Amino acid sequence: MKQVAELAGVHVSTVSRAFNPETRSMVVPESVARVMKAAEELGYRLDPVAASLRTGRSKLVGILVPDIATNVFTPILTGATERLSEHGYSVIVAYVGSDSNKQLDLAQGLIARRVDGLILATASRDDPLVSFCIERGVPSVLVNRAEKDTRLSGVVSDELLGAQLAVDHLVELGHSHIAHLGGPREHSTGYLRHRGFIHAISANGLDAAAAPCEFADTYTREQGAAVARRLLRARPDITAIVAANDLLALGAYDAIRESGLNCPRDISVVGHNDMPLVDLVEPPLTTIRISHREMGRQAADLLEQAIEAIDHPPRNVVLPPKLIVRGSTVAPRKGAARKPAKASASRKK
Amino acid sequence: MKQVAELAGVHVSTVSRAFNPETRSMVVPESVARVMKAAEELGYRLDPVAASLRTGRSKLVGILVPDIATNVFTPILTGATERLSEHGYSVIVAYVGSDSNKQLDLAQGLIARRVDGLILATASRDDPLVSFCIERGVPSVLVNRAEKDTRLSGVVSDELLGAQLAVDHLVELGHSHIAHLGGPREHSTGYLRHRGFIHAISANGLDAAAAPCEFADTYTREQGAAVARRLLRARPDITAIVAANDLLALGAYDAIRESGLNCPRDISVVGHNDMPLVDLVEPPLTTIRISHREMGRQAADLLEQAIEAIDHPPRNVVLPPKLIVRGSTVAPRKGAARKPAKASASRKK
DNA sequence: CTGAAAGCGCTAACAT
DNA sequence: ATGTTAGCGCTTTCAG
Repeated sequence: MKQVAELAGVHVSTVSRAFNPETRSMVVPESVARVMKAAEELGYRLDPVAASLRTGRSKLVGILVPDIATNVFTPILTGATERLSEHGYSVIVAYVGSDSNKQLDLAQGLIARRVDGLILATASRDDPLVSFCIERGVPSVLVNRAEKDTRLSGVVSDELLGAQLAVDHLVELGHSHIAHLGGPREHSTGYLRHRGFIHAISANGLDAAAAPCEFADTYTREQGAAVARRLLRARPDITAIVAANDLLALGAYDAIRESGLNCPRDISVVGHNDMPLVDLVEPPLTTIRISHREMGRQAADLLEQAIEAIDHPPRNVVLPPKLIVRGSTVAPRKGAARKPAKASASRKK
Repeated sequence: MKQVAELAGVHVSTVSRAFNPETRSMVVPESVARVMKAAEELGYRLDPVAASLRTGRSKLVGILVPDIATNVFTPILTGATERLSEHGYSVIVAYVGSDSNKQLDLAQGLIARRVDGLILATASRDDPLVSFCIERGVPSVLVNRAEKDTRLSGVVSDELLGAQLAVDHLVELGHSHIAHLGGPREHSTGYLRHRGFIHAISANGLDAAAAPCEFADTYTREQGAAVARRLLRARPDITAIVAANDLLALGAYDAIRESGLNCPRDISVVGHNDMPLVDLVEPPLTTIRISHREMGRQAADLLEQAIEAIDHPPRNVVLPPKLIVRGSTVAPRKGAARKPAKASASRKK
């Protein structure tokens, strides 16, 4: 920088001002031009580390992503990175487990690196890391999962609507014995999709209390299969399953096949997320599409707002999901239930 | 740090030495303990930015990943990040397009951030970015794709072997009219899988010159379908397709279905990568499994070596792929070819 | 083994 | 509109 100043015949501070868009106006255009030319000749670039040390800012954003279930988080990451890098930010990704202490540690590490903000894709419905970020005053936003209370801005899908779309579709096809293969309820996705399911069942005049619901601890195909097995065994009357997630739905496929049944003939299945390739599985999965990439982009926008304007009230962006009908859902077979059940989710009189 | 020094009753430089594992031995253990205790009390952590400014090192690694949302880069990223973070490195991910100038820019940005090294998942067979990294002396390694010449260390799959596994499997099933649905040849993956295909065809006593090969410009399902369509139309005699990639193979599924044919009955298909869910498509895809996660891990190891020991000669780690047989490959129908062809890849006399 | 001092490259008062 | 100056928080010679 000193060299540039010399070559341009100005003082270093002028160079600094010329380089910073915010302060460039203080310098007469002609000097700016000379500085730029000198910099060009010397192949000079601003040193972000030194600048960061001085200013406390860094043009760096940290993203905390759960180290599992990559299918959903990749497009979120891509979307966020894409948008952020348009505005000169670089992204540090930290894959974290569910250990809360480790999460805090990682976050502290990022903060020590002077990140300008944090995007959390890891939030549980009441998350200590969120408390931490708020205490420390680090601009942060949530993505994909929200807390119970809106303490930070975030962008999520309308989970209630998503679940409702699924149930409505099934009811329209003629199903009345619908089960829910739920996700982990400590995350808003699992929690709300379940609530949406229950609500939609009632709204359709079915008996919500009798609608079978079982929950997986993690969004994996294996868990999906295990839970679906339980569901199928306990309730031979069901003709359709609303899964909280595509991977769970695919697990249900496994369980259905094992029991010698056929999807969709005996059991219809609806997933959630529309992750890549579920249109190619057999049968192609009917599911709820969420635009995760868009989610990432909007989270990036929200974060930039949070960085620029401290003390904006937290804002929750809710993206509308979309039902994608494919081959895994059809009308129930004549005679409706596979077998009568003692306690079936039958239509209220 | 000054505060810690004061509390511990020592000089700041002693604190610095106590905190750095490399220099800790210069300090008498008792002092170290006092420093640590003081730091603990004050909740002090080393400031990586300031340290970085001083030392030029950063415990930061940059990874350049193609911005295409292919499933192979995610596990590479996860594997690399996992290993790197075990050793105290953080990872900056940059998603880059194929524009070479933009890549250079991004790399320069990372270097300006004082990254200790770079992992490139973007390399073409003769890559200007590699030249750049070498010139600048930035420790760098390649992953997934290699250059024509080994200028940098890297880890890749044994592509020749992978292709051979695919062809051998098909030949064993009785196929003799096998086509190659190739990938972009500017990348080692596309280039070598094609070479491996040709070589394996010959090795099995078939006529390589007559084996139909068509190439996709990008690894997408759409390109796969388009190229497979050409292949099918031009060569009605083929009974099997070796695709350079799973996505291309899935595209071939589309093309086969369109032409009123059936996979595997009329045409067997082999993919490459074994990406998630290809076991669930219909028919389940026979493919070549590459452990991308392991690849990422090993690339991380290689990079750490490159960072520590300048001037180690470049080393190429080649991981063995594995054939995964599923439902997309069966013996050709009696009568072998669908139709006779003028120039078929028939068994040499 | 520890202290003193210089400075990494930049920015932001403050002064002109 | 530009120059002066004083650090940001650390590491690393150099002395002792």
